[in-house]
Amino acid sequence: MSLKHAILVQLETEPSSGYDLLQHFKGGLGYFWNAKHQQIYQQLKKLTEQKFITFSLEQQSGKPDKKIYKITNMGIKELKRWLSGSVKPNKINDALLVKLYGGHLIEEVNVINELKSHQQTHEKIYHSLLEIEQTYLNSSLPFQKKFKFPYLTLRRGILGEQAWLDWANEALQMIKK
Amino acid sequence: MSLKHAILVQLETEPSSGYDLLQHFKGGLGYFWNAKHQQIYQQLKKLTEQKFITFSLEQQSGKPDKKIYKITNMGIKELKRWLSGSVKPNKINDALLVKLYGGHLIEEVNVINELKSHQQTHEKIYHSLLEIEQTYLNSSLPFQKKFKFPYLTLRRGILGEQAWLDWANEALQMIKK
DNA sequence: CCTCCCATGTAAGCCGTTACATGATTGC
DNA sequence: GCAATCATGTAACGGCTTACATGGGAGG
Repeated sequence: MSLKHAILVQLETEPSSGYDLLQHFKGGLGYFWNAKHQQIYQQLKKLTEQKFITFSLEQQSGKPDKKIYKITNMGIKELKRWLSGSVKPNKINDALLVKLYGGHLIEEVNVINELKSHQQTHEKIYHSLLEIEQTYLNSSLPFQKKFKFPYLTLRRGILGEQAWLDWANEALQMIKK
Repeated sequence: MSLKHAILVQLETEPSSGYDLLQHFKGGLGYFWNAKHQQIYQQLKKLTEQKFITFSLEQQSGKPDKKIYKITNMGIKELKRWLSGSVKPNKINDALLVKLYGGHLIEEVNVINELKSHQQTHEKIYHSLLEIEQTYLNSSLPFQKKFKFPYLTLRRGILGEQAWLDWANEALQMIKK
């Protein structure tokens, strides 16, 4: 599984709390890995037990304490080991397409509305990714070089969302006529 | 979850054995839902307990007996109920992108090879989807009308794979320079 | 007052993967 | 002989979701 390694990759970039990680998963990391807070905290616990990460407590005024996790040497070793292996191509399990596949069984309006609703979500994601890209493209060359690989994953997100939206338009037209 | 409903959708089209379903999941259904035989047989068991499907035994010479499952009225009712609801947008968990994100930690050749290996897989899928599309486009109009919705899911597969391949080319060029 | 944000966790249960198991036929 | 295809299943384990739980501060 890769949640472990997604966390390690992020902690290698910068030490973070569980909550910080959650924000990353909601934002930038989110277009290639998703996780809820319950799962993140559990994995942090396990990774700590395995000595791949350690944490220090940070007191805050008016807010709960934070556990700041950082990756250990063992963690970096484990991460590099995993990165050097190969992963299987992603499998797709898309409930919306299951629904579409059986679209003839329900009323067309129903299908169209569901498609449109998903379209809105994807459009929002698409635009937010484009914004992140703009920030990157306006940044200094050293910064761009440093975040070359994360940028590639951003591009994947952008091209993927673009394709989704193209498809949705095509699909809506085909259903209507 | 949707494996249940993916099975129901397929059984609504035609009665099938667990093995037949597995072939569908490896083929056409596979670009939007994946499942292994162990999971399929377990779900068939559960769906039978819930009376959404029933089966009859078919004896075969020289081969093990087949259980031919078909959907019940209750199953159709349940399927329609599910189809009429809404599903959440798909979450993406892509291990390859996690690896890319941490690409700076390992040797570039390593990353390039992994990308190229995935590229080959995606190219094969892409071409097989295009072939299926050709068969559809050469079929009779009544056939095309009947399988309008499955065709839309096929288009999703095609546009998705196209976008993946476009991205991979872009990524490989960017890494090399 | 109510909701959202910050910040962390436990527990139950389902979903999905990996491993184990059987057995005949077809093709190289 | 060996691998692949047909055909079905059980068991153990890990991943992920849903529900439950706490508690202060900020803003409308």
